[in-house]
Amino acid sequence: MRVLLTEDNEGLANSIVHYFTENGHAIDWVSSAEKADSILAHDEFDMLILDVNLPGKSGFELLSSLRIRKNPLPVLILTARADIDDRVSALDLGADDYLVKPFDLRELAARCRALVRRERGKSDNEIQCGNLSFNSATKTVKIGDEIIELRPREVQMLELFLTHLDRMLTKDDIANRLYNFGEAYTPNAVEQILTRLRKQIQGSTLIIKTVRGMGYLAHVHD
Amino acid sequence: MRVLLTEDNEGLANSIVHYFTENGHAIDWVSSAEKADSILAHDEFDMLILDVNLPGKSGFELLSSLRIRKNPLPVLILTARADIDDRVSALDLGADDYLVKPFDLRELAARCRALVRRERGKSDNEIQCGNLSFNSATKTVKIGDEIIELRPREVQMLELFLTHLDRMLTKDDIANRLYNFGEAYTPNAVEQILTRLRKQIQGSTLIIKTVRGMGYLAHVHD
DNA sequence: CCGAAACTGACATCAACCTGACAGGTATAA
DNA sequence: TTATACCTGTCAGGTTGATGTCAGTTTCGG
Repeated sequence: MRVLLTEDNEGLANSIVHYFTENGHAIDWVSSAEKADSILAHDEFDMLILDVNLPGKSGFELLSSLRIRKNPLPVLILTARADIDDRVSALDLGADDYLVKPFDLRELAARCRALVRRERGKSDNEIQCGNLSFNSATKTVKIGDEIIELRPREVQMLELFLTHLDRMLTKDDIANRLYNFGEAYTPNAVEQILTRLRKQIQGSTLIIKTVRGMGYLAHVHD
Repeated sequence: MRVLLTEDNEGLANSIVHYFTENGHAIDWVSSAEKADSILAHDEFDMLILDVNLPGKSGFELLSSLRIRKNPLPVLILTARADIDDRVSALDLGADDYLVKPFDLRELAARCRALVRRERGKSDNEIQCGNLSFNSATKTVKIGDEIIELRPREVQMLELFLTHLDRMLTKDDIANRLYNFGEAYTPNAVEQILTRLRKQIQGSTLIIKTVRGMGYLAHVHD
């Protein structure tokens, strides 16, 4: 699960980041709506945790501009005020959940998990692509009727390619999806995972082409 | 069976939670309709026990808003007043059952079981899976004709796997079923219960496979 | 034909997982 | 109450397997 946290209180942000990292989730932190906006423009996340009170543009403004642009990203709102108006307007604006400060980190994490799970369940989580099918709920991959066993890294990479068919992805794009923010990686690690993935899915109609000097491109070969 | 209890009387709530936990069910307790609403929006339960008289939004309001949203969750209404109007309106609003206070905890539990059973579309509480059968009322497990004695934790885990065959379950998914909200757990505790469960059901055709780095997957081996 | 980029087999590392032993807690019976 | 049995989480040690690194090779563009 990859999460973007938008929160200007540094102490709170740190504990959230720490807790999520501990629990094996990738979480990036920004302190303003403007920064969140620009990161969301070119990076992909599974969900957004958004504080309402932010210096400059408020959380509500960010949320509504996302929804105007038809961005379906699951959003969980954090609000310091317990008043109902905030909640109502948050849900009206298209938030998927809200939490009133102060809250229990475990509860935050549980709600995030639920949100992401629900989002995945919504899109009937079966991706067909030629003779290859991927079920994101069960994390199983089939070529024809045969089940292929993939390792976690390979699953992540395959999922990325399947959701970005016919689009060029640089090694950095891929690494951003695979590694937590700040986690070190070498280009070679990505290549290695790719080698392994290619070996596993050979025999399928999904081809991952190398675009030398640029990146990779997945497409269906008939 | 995972239950959400909405009840503002703390003493009563405690005894219900205690009784259900004792009997191997996961039960979470909230004290208001508002809290119930937000939890239901993002977590999955098998049923809801709902007090009518609540501070703030009443049980009826919660129930009717659930049904307006086409939420089919089985609901059992608790009412302090024995008057017929309440019962009638409860059923009109889409409650599946009601109970008049004071009541016997055993009766409450029995009705809950019946409700969940009905929802699952089964006329009995017997789940068959290869040569293994599980009776959710009596909590007895048989391999072939031989009765297997399981501990409460093992029963909970087995029930979860049986109702989620061929689906990947993460350790967190499992823990959420086994432990009430806020209760601490370590991954190792889950592993330990699994080890014990596996030992008990060896000889059956039910296999619980480890998917390293991801979770577990139960399926029937022929 | 050269150099950079990509590929890939081998290996080391480390985290995930398994499991036997133990201990604290709770129910049950005397 | 005391004694007993049992349940269940924690700890520690061992095993397995996923994954990044390295190094040698291949491929490709210019």
